[in-house]
Amino acid sequence: MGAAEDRSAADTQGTGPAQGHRRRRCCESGDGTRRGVGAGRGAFVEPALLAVLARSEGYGYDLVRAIEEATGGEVVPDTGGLYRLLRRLEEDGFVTSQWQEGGSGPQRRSYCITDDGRALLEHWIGHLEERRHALDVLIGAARSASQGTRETDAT
Amino acid sequence: MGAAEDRSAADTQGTGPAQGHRRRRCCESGDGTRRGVGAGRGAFVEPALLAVLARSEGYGYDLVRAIEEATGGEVVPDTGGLYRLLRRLEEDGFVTSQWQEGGSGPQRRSYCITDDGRALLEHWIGHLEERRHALDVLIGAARSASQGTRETDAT
DNA sequence: CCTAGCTAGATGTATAAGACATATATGTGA
DNA sequence: TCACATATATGTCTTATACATCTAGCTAGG
Repeated sequence: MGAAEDRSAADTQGTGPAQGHRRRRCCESGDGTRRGVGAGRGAFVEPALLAVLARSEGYGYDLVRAIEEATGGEVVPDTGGLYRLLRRLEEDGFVTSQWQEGGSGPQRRSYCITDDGRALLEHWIGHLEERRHALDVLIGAARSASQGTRETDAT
Repeated sequence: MGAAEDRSAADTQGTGPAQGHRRRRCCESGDGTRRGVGAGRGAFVEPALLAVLARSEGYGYDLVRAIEEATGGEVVPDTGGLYRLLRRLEEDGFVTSQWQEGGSGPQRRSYCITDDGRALLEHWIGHLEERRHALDVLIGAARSASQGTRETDAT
């Protein structure tokens, strides 16, 4: 079968939009919520977690609040994801953990960053700065394209 | 079974790292390549594509190069992903397309942004700016945590 | 003529981060 | 007893992207 030939819609003319089911678009998903990485928050939680742990040790449930606070509400990790992340970081030697002694209520597992973890945080900072640069460039390109000329210049 | 009780490693003491297979960490995957959204490039291609199309229409294979150029090499889309994205954008009415007339070589499908597409680009710009702000806050938190105090302040 | 290689479009599959739902256990207060 | 908050944990889905591969049209070399 012809490659580039079996498209049901859009044959040789512009197609009708054929809307209907509302797919994710930019920051919103079909129902208005922001899901997964679609909102562009990819790889935010790990550095935020390391940053918080670099200041003081803590246990999972509380780290969520600490991260939210430290980032001014910009990073609000999912609890489930945070526990999985902590496990992974521990398996790889970036944090250590132990059950907290005594205290009332459910047991708490307290996490503490290692030297490797601090090194990883430094690595993350450099990476995040690169990302910000890429974002700046992209925003600049998008803004100039949006405000600027249409169709091959026309000032 | 007890929740919080069946962890094979890390029982009441800090665990041994137990390295071995090298998992993705920060910007790198096990083999050093940058895969998926792990590198933090989530939702970069769609706005870049819209920005390029806002300047002039074009066909898929060439849009890859246009995007790379417009973003100073910061966004280099995967061709497969780009074609899928173009299809989705067309289905939702943000771009239209038609086969280019004549010319030698394989047929080209030329894409053109719609008014809805331009509106979406504006939406994207606002969103990217929010993301940059979040990134700034996160970098600030990470930097101060990395350089600053360990364990509950100690100036 | 046949093959290799480039352009162009398209699909298959894997990976990774995160969102949402839910399960389990412990403690407190009505 | 029941509802509720804390605390850890797992299941499953969505999404964006990366990498591999396929088909097809054309061109240049042998």
